[in-house]
Amino acid sequence: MDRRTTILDSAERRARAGGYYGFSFRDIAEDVGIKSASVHYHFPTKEALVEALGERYLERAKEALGDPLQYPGPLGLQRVADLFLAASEKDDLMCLCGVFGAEMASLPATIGPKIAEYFDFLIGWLEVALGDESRRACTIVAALEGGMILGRTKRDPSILRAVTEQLNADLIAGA
Amino acid sequence: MDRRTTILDSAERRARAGGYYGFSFRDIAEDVGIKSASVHYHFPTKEALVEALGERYLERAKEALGDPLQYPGPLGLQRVADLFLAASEKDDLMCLCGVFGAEMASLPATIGPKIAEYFDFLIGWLEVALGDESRRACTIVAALEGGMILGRTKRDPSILRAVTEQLNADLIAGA
DNA sequence: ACGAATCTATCTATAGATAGCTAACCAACG
DNA sequence: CGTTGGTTAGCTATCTATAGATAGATTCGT
Repeated sequence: MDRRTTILDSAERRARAGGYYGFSFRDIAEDVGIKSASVHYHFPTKEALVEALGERYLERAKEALGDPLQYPGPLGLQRVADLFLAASEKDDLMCLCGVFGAEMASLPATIGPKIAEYFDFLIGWLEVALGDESRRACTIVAALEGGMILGRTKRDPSILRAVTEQLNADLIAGA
Repeated sequence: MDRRTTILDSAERRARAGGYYGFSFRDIAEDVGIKSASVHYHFPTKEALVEALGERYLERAKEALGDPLQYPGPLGLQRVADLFLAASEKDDLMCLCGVFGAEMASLPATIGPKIAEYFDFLIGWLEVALGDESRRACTIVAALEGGMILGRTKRDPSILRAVTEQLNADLIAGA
């Protein structure tokens, strides 16, 4: 695996665990096994690094989700939820954009739009999968983001799954 | 108003806007009109300051919400939602515990339990108000936390209100 | 005079960032 | 073939800014 990717992997893991200030170039350098100056070679600034992080994050979500029309109704919800469940249950990681969204006021200004883009995509995807007739998509994404926060705070990874089931029962099946 | 309170006010505002690393002792000192060393006089460490922040935050929530038995069903939801709506719509602030929950891995270890305590209270309160029969309380709190993130990210304060209405329609009325 | 609150001045640690050198590789050229 | 030169990737060393924190002097109300 090439360096750039390894660096992004380390940064993503640390950012999703502890936020923008939860990692430093030196942390990443240590993870990767190089010096912090070499991280700057690949990403001149932290802002640039985090932008790349956001872009890759969105790209991967697009690839993972595929065509929303192929996953109507509950299948669509499950597919989005799975995106969150794996990271949350396995490594207790937040959604990258969830963390950054929470910290937004202290982040470089260029990050905000990248996060918004991610949420726009996610909500848009869900709206198509659910048939587009209401604001349910927004509520679902919100509940999943919040569910991750609750899960890690209460140290109970099952919360996110319970929330997903609740959404499925009352927002999808019940409507 | 006494200094201690003024300091906590400044810290709370900044923390809810930008997270734990989104403010410094010097920032607070500037807000309050004293020197950073004087902030240390009132709160020896940042950890102590943030702990006090969390305790006050929980205390205020308890006072604001009152007795859950007096606000059954939709009234209970509305009451909790109002707790979030004001700050979100007026100043684009996150829930204190939401931000800290997202950043948890990079925070002093003593903060985690304080946040958990807040969520436990909030969810417990809602369970009583809603009649306790299901996991809806957890989903509601999650959706509200996530709704705040979405609102600030997409720069649309109306999102949180829309999410609340959705919850009311599909989780309270529809059940 | 005493203590609470604030100050000045400063410390140490760490952050992000930069300059400039080096080693490895590969292609082109004489 | 061997040399030259560009590119890539990393290094050492260091800078500047800022963080949290502390010591000790000062101010001021009672």
